[in-house]
Amino acid sequence: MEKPCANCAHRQAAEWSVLKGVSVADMDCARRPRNFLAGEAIYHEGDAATGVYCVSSGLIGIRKVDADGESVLLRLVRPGETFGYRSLLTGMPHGVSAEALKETRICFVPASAMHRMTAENPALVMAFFHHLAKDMAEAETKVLETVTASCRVRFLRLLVALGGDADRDAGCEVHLELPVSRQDIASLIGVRSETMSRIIRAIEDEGLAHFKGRHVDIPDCRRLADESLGGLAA
Amino acid sequence: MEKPCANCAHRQAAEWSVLKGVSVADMDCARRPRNFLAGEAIYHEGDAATGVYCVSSGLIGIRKVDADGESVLLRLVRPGETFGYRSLLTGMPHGVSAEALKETRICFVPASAMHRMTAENPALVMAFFHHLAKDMAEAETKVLETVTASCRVRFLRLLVALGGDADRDAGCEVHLELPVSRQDIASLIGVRSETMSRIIRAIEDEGLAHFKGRHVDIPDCRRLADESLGGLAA
DNA sequence: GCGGTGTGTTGATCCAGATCAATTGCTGAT
DNA sequence: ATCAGCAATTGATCTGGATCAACACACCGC
Repeated sequence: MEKPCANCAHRQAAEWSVLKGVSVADMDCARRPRNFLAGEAIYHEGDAATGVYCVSSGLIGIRKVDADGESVLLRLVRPGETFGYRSLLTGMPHGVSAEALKETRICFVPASAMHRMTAENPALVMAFFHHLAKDMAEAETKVLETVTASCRVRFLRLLVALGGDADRDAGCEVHLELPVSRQDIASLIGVRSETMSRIIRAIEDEGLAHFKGRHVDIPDCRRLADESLGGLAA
Repeated sequence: MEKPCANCAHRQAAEWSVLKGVSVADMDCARRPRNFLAGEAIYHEGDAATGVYCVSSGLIGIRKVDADGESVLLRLVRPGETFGYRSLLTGMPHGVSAEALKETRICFVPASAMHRMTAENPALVMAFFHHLAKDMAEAETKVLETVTASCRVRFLRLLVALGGDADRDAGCEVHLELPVSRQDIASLIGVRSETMSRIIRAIEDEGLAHFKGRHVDIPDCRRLADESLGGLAA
């Protein structure tokens, strides 16, 4: 038996928090839990949307492939976050593909339920607008960075982002796990995996961070944050 | 005296087409026409949103600047299109800046009117969602391209996009105007202006296109479209 | 044990595009 | 006409990352 939405750990996360009382129960009986193994595709670029997906646990990668087959990992979707809503609400085919990066549990909310809920609850559409606006802001930042910043700086910024919750002001020690393989990290910042290795080695040599497998030790997160600004002194 | 919205050449464009009858009249008296000279800023990154902007004539550039002052032109906004709605609807400060790239006439719709209209017309929010979804898809494509495609290919694709209305199937002759300076074109595809010059020269030498000032002659648009796919034969 | 297959590292080389530095227009003001 | 000031071109050089090619190190099934 599934835990009901009302008790979901992610109940208050982002868009679904606007649902009240009876709507929550509605969603509860509409949703379909699904499991995916690492590497399994949730949907592909070009597919029609059949519903939206809310991640319970695990990790999702959003990918896009080029005309010549080059694939890039655009962003990650973590537990509590919803994805696939864009194509569902616009009626357009998916412009990106979604894939489980590790064993993942997802609640699937079918199109019919989504349309019912958005029709009777305009705030839900606005909530998804907020989500999309945030993604768009990140995409714009990413375009800017890939054009202006070196891959070293892009990686350092990724590290800072991954260790986001830690207090960064103190010159403290931070400890984090890379969520995905080094190949995928490389794809995320738009470089080849060989280059990724070299960047990691360089950062290791500088003593900015220490890497063992997916484990990262940052002795002085303040110093790392400073370096991630791109080496402009001032 | 201003021509009323009902007679606006862009009346049916995108989001405003969902407004009916009295709402159109409402918008009509709320909106404030404004003129900007080439180079003038409409708003800056970090500013709070005070309304949305609908371009009547001219051209708007959306820019974002890096920590170290590097500025990139992210996209263009043409007559009939609306911009600035994202920050207004989310209540967040502008994440990008908007600037007139040539003499431009804009209808400004103040926040109060926007909030009134969106509150009584949920379809308007959905219309803006559609717009944002389209922008997001373009941003994703842009990230993918800047990572995978050469600057030559990116420029050719830009040319194809600019000559979008022309029928591309026939090996026909197409004729178009670059909407902005070469520096801005360079910024749009993420290269330095010197590189832009060299790309243009190379394309000229190959006979793919002929450039004079902002005027571009494309003798065989089919060939150009083929080349823009990135030199993969098959 | 032993040979897979996949993921990461390292080395050598190459090249697209940046950078630095002049030079050539072009436009607009005096 | 002359000059200032900006946009664009051109050349020479440098370099960050890609590319090509081995190789190390798992982890897994046999």
